[in-house]
Amino acid sequence: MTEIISEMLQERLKKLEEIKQAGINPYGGKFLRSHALDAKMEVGNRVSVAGRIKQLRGHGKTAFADLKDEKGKIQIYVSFDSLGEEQGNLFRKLDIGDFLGVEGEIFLTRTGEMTVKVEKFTLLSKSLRPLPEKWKGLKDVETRYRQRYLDLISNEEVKELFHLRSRLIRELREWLDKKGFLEVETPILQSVPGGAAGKPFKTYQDTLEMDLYLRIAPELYLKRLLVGGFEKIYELNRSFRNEGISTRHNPEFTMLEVYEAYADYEDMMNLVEELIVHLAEKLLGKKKIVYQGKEVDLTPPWKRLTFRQAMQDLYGVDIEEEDIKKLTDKLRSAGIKVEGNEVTRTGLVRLLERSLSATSPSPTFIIDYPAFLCPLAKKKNEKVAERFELFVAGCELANAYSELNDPLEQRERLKIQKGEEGEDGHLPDEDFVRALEYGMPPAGGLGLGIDRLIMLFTNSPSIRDVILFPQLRQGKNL
RNA sequence: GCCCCUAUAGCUCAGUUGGGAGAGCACCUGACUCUUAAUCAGGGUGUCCCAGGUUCGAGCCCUGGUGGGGGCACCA
Repeated sequence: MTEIISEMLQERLKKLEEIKQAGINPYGGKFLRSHALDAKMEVGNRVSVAGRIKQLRGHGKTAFADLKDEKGKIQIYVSFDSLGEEQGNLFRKLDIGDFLGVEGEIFLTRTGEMTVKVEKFTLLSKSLRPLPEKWKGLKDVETRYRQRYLDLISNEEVKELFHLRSRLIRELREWLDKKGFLEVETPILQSVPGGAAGKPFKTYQDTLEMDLYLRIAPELYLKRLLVGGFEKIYELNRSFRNEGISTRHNPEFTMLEVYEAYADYEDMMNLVEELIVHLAEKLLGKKKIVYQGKEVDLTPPWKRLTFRQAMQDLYGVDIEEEDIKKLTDKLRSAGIKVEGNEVTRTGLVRLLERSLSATSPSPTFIIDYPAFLCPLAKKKNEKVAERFELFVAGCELANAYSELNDPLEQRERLKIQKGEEGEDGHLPDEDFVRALEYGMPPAGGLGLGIDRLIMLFTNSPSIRDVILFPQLRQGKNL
């Protein structure tokens, strides 16, 4: 394998050497373009354009090539007679993949194609490795993820997907800004990782001589800001979880967290519904979409179902009045497989994901979770917390609650949690609790999985398809 | 961590029952003054993922490993 690469490399290295011998720099600098390749050009225009050679068709004394930039492509035509010896010799050493700047006049070929008649060209970058095949492109999933640049070069729809990702994030900011939310940034390196379940990545700061963790969520810092007097804030955050990797989980992922003082989880339900509908209309131009063969209708209002009712409907289990052990027993006696000693929150989420994807792929809010599963949420009553999760097409997309602002209760519930949690740096965050002791206004808080939302909008089966450089195991040495 | 699938040329892929490693594109040599998946003539460029094993003989069968994909588990 390396043998043949080096043979193809050899060929091009030889050309590169010859170009240098001729006193030409194969890696040119700034090149002034008159037009991007999606621009309107007319016959007779003198243009100066640049791009990568995608195809090359020699015809003896002439040649055609297709030049491509980010926006589009154009054909160029070379007549060696009129190009002169030096430029002619250089042109014959060009390959598919090279970057070129050309100057010349636009004309129409016999078949009517808009073409630049090259009067002068500049080699802007010599390519040493062959590009993926022109017709079938690059399919190998591993290469597509590992060498995303090749994927972007050969698969136009991938580039479009990431354009959409970028537009979505811009729209989302604009929408929140218009609603009066302030964008803030909080620490990624935290000494006490909190605000979610999940195992953190651990690291170390030399000067301070202290252990630090990459955040698993920004939640506890954002709530400190509520204490500080900000009333409507959000953070578009990269968070990190040191756990299993799957079609829905990348170790680093993008999330939106929103907090609004004097609001509650009902307001968050309305907010996330309005936001997602807005994004769908703006970016997709429709409210009915198809995800992996399933019809998803985003038309509001979305279905709301209490957790108790959902478990009743889906499994015939009444979970009211239960603690976690009784709940586990009930699920088991209803014939539901529960691994381990007792069911976990995620176990329940997985159950809901599977059942809801079959029965109702359209958005469904599951509301009012058992309180023991929600240590940071305000209780509605003894058994139930004011929390919801949003499921769309069998995927947990958002999670929100009325924030618990009673410091004494918060300390107790984190302690209980810590007891259940055991090791792993999951101590209660004392400074966070202290902040609550100064007083935090009641608030609604929301977390929304941005990668997953983009999966939904782009009909992508895997989270790796919507992250430019997804995490993979270390491959072979190059 | 467990289970299933998968790995052949730069790319996309074929490879029969275990018997000479192939095709298209790309690439190389030559021809060609409007082609556009240019065409024509010639050329195969390979650690069949890795390491063992069975066999007279392994791309193919067996065992172990590695990468990738999917599922399960884990993810207050």
